[in-house]
Amino acid sequence: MPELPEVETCVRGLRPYLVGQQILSLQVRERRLRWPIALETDRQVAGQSIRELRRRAKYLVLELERGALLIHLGMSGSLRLLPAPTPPALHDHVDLLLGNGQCLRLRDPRRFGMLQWVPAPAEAHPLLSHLGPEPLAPGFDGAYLHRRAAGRRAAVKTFIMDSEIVVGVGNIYASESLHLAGIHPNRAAGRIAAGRYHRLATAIRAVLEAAITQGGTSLRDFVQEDGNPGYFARCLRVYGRTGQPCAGCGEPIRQRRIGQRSSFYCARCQH
DNA sequence: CCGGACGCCTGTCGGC
DNA sequence: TGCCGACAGGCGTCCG
Repeated sequence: MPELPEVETCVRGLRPYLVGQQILSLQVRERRLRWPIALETDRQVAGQSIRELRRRAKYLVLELERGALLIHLGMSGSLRLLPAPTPPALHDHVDLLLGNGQCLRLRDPRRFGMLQWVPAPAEAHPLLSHLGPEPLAPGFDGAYLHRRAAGRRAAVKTFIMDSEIVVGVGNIYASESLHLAGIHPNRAAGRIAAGRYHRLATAIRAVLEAAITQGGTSLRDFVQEDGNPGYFARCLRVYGRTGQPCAGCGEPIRQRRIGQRSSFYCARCQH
């Protein structure tokens, strides 16, 4: 999936084209996503205008006149804006037909994504109500992480990927942030000093902001809404670079599984 | 409460 | 060339 920078890139790119548009109808070709798209969704959103498009964690939130349409891209989802008559390809599951003749198309080969209408406000939805802070918003800092980590024995990488702790830090950016902060991904979260959490919070923000600036990491299934890949992939320092020299010290990058996810790190730079 | 494992899907890649 | 297992950006749920 798209991680936070990819979703943010998507939101920023789509916003000028979506805000103010009326939704004429929803065409669902495959409703079996992470959760089935409810049969009444078309009836609920048809005729409503899009008031605003924003991001919360990795959810896209289309604020409508009544309620909101939540979209999550899962591991392999993408959104594109196309002329309405464009014939759908394999895995193009949902079309949102707009008043200006455009079509917002959701493609998701693995079907881990979701699309759901909720009565306002979106934050009341059970999937959003327990989410932790946004990493790029005020209030997310080293003191917060240090406090939440107290007594935790889980690996710090697993800890920062927990969306109740902080949202939007996926598998790529968790490895990247820990490398930048000089922290070993397998270190117990509760055994890291406050000063090092300050470095980690700063690193998380820096990595995410850099990725957003670059338009999101280019990976197999991600394209921006205009179809162009992002350019952050070339900036990755450890993710997917097993055996290649660490940019800081030259030591080969190591790979191991932490919490059932591949993790990349430098054993010399990260402790 | 916490942490670890599992499952949901399809596509791709490397090894034999 | 073909087959088969491992693995891929997420995350809710279950179990101990």
